[in-house]
Amino acid sequence: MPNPAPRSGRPRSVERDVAILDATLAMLAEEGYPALTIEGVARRAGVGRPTVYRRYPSRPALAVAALAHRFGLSPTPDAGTLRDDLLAVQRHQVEFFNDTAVSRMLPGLLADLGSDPDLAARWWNEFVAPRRASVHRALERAAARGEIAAPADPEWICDCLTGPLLARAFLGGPVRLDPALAGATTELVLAGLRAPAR
Amino acid sequence: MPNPAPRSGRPRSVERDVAILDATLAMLAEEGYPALTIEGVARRAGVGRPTVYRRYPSRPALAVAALAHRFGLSPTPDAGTLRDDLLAVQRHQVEFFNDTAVSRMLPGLLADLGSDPDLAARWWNEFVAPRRASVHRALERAAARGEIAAPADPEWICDCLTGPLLARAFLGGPVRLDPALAGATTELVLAGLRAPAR
Amino acid sequence: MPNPAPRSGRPRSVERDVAILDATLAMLAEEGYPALTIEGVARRAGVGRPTVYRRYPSRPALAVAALAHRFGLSPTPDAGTLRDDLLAVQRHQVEFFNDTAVSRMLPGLLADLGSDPDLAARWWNEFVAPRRASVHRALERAAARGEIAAPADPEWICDCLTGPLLARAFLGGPVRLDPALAGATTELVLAGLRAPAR
Amino acid sequence: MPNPAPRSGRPRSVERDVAILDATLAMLAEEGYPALTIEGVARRAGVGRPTVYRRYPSRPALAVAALAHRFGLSPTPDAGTLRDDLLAVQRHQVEFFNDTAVSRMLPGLLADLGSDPDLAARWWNEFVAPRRASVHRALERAAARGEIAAPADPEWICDCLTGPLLARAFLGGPVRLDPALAGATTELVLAGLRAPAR
DNA sequence: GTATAACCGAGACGGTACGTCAGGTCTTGAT
DNA sequence: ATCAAGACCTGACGTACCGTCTCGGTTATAC
Repeated sequence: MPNPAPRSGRPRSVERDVAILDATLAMLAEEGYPALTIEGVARRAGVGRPTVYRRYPSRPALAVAALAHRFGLSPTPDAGTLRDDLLAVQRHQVEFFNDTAVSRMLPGLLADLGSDPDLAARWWNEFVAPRRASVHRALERAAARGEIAAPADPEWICDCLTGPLLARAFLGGPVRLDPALAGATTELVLAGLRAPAR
Repeated sequence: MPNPAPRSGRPRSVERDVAILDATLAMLAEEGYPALTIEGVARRAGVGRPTVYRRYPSRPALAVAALAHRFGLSPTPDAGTLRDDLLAVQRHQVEFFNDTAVSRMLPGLLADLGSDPDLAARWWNEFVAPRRASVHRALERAAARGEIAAPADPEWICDCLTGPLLARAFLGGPVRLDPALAGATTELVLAGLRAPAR
Repeated sequence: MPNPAPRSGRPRSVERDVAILDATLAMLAEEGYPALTIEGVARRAGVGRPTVYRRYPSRPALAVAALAHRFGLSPTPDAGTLRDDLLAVQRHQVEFFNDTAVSRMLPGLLADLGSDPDLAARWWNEFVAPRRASVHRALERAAARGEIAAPADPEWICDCLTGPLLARAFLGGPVRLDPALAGATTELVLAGLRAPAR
Repeated sequence: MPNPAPRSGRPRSVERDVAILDATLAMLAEEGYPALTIEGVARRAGVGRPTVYRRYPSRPALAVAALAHRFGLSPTPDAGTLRDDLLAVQRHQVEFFNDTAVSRMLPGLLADLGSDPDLAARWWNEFVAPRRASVHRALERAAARGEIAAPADPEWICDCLTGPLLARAFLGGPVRLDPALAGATTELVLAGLRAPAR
């Protein structure tokens, strides 16, 4: 990442880089993940097929890269209260799931990750985990302020924040998520955090 | 369903019916949804390809049928309290998501449903909705008993029950769900139901 | 060969059979062997690529079949004298080498046979040997008539009949063979047969 | 050839020159002409692909150069009689056709020459013709000595000397030529020269 | 001495063809 | 009317080379 490691030979064309990722996102939005083919992406990007394979070894790898290309990591500042911190995260998530390319790609991508553990690990470490980390930090700040007790399993909190959106977005047909769901999931988790574990 | 409408000519072989569905489930469990092909199912079931197509017009249709073949509707009796009603439902759900064939099929199936609205509707109406209906009934009974106020959006409750399991099961790699998640989700929803909507 | 062995399943289409071989010969005549591709043949025959591969496993196999399709075995009657027998054979050979498809295919085909011994054996046994056999028979008849002594190595005679035509046709650029070469080669071999072996 | 036309800039590396030709001959002997690729030659010679293309514009051009590199022109002294002159030539030819690289390259090379008239002309003028010229000279010497009448078409004699070897070497599978064929072809041609043209 | 020009390796580029696989449809003969 | 078998066209797969190009760097000759 820091040093581009100046390899020998002709360097890869940046124009092709973006053309490929843009074509991928466009095809995903228009046709959906199952109809996403390397062939089609190459054709649409005006690029030879090997030029795509040189960059990404498989369809899911290409999809993950396109996703990262579209949704860079945004910093999540301290909003002062846990509620506002979580609200910011959830608004972002609603927007994410409402993106056409995302909603048409996610299930298929997850399906393909099932047969490629390496890529699945990269997907989690480079895409999911960094986003969840900001929730972890918000929870730690809230515990430090005394708003809540430090949760035993922060990952579980993340599942509760993301899960209901996931269910709403994918279990039925194509549904746009109501922005109010950001608040609803936030309140759900806050209630869960305050309730005695029984 | 009720009347099989006795057509003329040679009737379809019931042995083939079950051979096809069994082969489908076996392949799903072993290879996953992306590797599920009509060709492969026919080969494994010892059946010609048209024999499969005569029954199911597409891969997702076949998968839905195999799922229904495996997970028939089980009645959900009144356990007396909302907590116990929901616990029963959630134990069932955890078991469902822990089934190998299910966990390897669901994301891919949902992806394919994205480009087949008719089948998506059938999937929801014939598979998802009946299961959610038992949650609806439990909520109505609890409201009648005065345990809770009648919830404005019962579907949202269902999303909160299923969502966290979904997130845990599919966002990362292949994970078996801890049976304790049945209780955790139940408590989460109960806490949410009792909290003021703010 | 004798019994078509009535296999099960849909039988191969005879129209495709001839379309493929005709397309092959046309491409050979127009573009030459190095430019002969399975892809191109399929396109030109209006046929899918697997339809070609189902019949012929490789380019040289296809070329051999096209050759056999074009040049069926013609019977060679007894002309009464060795000279006339050989003349008939050589006229046929000149015509063969003057066929555009043949002259553009032969060197490339022979090159490919170099890396496929099985096909090379079939080419010799099913195409070359039957044609040479008629020369063998003519020599035997001539020996029986007392025209010549029975030659020690009839294959060598065949090489001397074919070789000069081969050299003329292929060592230089594209050359049409003068019909007079049929007589010239015949006289050469007759002279050789009568000369003392020294 | 005479003046290398001293260009400016860095001169071509002679080591690469020979590495390329040696790699070409080695690959020809081991894999045959159809498997000869510029890529493979470059790899084997430890050289970049453009370094090959800078020298030879195509595969057949490279093959011709490799052939010339291997078989330089050898002077053919006057042996005193036509028979001995031709015997020397034919021994050389048998050796030539028995060279592994040659026998695996010739048909494929001839096939490629069919679609490159310029190279075909150079092949004939720079490789074939000089070798045939020594036969022409031998015939002229024999005519001057009164051994034979001056032949009307010396090229035809050459075809009769080379053709039978060609047929033996290439029409069937991979065959080593018997050294006795040098004598056999010589006697054949001598018999032909003495026979009345009828 | 230094500029210039051609060389060199590595490797990306758009292509084309490879040989394979599965899709979904059809045709056959038999049950 | 169903069945197994298998041919059919289609289209995508992932790979190998093609012949060209762009790099950064080297090496001789020519100024």
